[in-house]
Amino acid sequence: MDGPTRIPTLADVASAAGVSLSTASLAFSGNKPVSGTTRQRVLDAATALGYPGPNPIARHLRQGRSGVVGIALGPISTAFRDPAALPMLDAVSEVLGAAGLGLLLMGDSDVHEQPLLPLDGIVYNICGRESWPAYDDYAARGVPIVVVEGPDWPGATSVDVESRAGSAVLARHLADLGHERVATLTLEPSHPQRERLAGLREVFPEAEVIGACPSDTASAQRLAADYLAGGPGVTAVVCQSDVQAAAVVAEARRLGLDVPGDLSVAGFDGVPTPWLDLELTTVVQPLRDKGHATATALLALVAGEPAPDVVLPVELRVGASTGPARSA
Amino acid sequence: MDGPTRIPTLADVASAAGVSLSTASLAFSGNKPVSGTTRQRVLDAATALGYPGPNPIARHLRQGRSGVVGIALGPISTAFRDPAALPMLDAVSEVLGAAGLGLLLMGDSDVHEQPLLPLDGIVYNICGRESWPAYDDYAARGVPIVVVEGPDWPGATSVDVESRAGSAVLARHLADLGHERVATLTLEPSHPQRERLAGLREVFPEAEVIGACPSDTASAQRLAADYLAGGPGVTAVVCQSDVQAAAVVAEARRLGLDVPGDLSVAGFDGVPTPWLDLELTTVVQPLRDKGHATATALLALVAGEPAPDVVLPVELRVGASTGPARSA
DNA sequence: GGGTACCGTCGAATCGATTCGATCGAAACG
DNA sequence: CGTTTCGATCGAATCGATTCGACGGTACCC
Repeated sequence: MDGPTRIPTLADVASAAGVSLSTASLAFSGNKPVSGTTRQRVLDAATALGYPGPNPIARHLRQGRSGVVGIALGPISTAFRDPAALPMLDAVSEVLGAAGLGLLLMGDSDVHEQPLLPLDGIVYNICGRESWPAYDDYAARGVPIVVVEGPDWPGATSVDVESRAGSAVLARHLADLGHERVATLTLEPSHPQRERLAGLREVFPEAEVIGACPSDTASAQRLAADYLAGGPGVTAVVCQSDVQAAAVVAEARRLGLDVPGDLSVAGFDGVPTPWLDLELTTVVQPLRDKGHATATALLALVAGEPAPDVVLPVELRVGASTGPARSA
Repeated sequence: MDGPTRIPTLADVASAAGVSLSTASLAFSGNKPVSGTTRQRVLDAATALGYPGPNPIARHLRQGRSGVVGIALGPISTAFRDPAALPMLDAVSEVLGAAGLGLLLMGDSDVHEQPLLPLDGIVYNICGRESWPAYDDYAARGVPIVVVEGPDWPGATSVDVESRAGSAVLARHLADLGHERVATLTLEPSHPQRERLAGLREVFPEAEVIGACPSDTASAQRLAADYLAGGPGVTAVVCQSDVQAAAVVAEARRLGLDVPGDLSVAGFDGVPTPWLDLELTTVVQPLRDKGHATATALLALVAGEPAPDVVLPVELRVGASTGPARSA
């Protein structure tokens, strides 16, 4: 009878309750005192009409805030394969949630253009400005930005881990074990990736790059198979994620190599690899701290306060996957 | 000098360009013809002022559409550990992207209340209405909803796979191999979970439930270790994801059991498990088709057209992880 | 009893765009 | 030359709320 059942607005509720629009608004927001009986009349009218609550879009237009922050994670298909992403996301979500802010995961739409979202702030994780076109749009609109392990960007707060230093410490560990020829399996090009490679090259300037692939078992295993099949010309392989390292260990064993007897393998991140019966030597980064620092910085920015850059320490964890270099 | 540098609005651009507000709007949207010289004057003025383009919030308020659809995935910390989620997400993102719609991943905030987002449509994946409070809010606001493998819900289009039938086919395969006592490792309670369990019980009414855990290696391995350590009272373990199945295989071997000689293990999903040197017997579900059907249904609903429910077939893939029951 | 606070309510302005309908001028037509 | 038509432009209404300032009434204090 009444067409496509228009959704009632606050104005409908107000007139049904016999109060003014402003009073009805106050009854919902509680921003100014409203008498108990009036509030009840408004709420009853709302229920009777099936009013779904204040329209968020309208509220945001007026208030200029949406209560939602986004986190850009790069391409959906790879962003979540890496177990290192999860503890950080958890921590971010915890801190923001406690502050009453919603968290939105933004997969990189890559090909298609994402419409601009009403966000109070954005975290760019790993994926830097170059791989995220909307960056400029949000920046121009004055949306506070935190860049995690990305290139410096004026106006944005950065959260970093000591990728380069950590990588160098790991390299030195290998050098101490007598390794001279090492190769590395890298992730796809990114800022922390370049830093880590630089750290490795501080100690092994000639380190060979086997190839780059996402942090998932299948890709790493394929690359490792090709490389190791010819008989490794190296005594150690440094990987840029633990998932890759685990894959390399598995592949080396399949080819009859003993780890670490014939080949030392190291990872990065410090995430559990329960399917491996060997503790990896790796560089442990404080994933939850990273998320915590990120969210805290963003909260400060959203509140209009300055947020200093953060650099988090990493720690070498020596496991059972690295050992003395096989003598020539 | 000019305070906190207010972001210019379309009105600023219009007056700078010497045209009316409406003309400036037309120059950006192209919804009605504007002379070339006028358009250029507007665009130049916009550039000069640093105008970041039409404010999306204001546009959405007027148009009633946001160009963004959300997909609810359940708790962040578990939703992405399952490799089965990714191909589906990919497919959804592809179809929606091609239609010019943005995709938003909504991690379940669980504890904290997520502010309502301006969405044109929502996909509830696995997580049903019960685990997603905002469901009712969006439904009340008339947002089109597609429920993937969730309980039926009036007004929402559902996309399902034949979980129950597939599970039953797998069970029959085991029965044919002579298995009589089987146990199952389930995922956390959910709609498809119950269906699959029902399918299994069609054939093995007494099947024992070892326990429920997320689809990640660590959790499954822990459960399997406890169960198998006492000497398995069963000849086959049916898992509800391939990741779990792979973990059970690994754990069984660690305990000296041969798979499938001593124990048959089956999975569900049909995703690659490259770190396992054994092809799993599993129920393959068409993950990409599922995503495709989901996105297509949502597009129809957003366009105001009806979208019929969809049920997708599954297929038993017999691998090398199941074999004849060890005779008593 | 008169003056001051304060509480509850209301009207109107506002956020930043889109869009309907009207207007104006120039081109096309009979 | 008068009329119609069409395209470009503009003014004003609109989307659905929040919020500022004003107003009237009651309670309280001296």
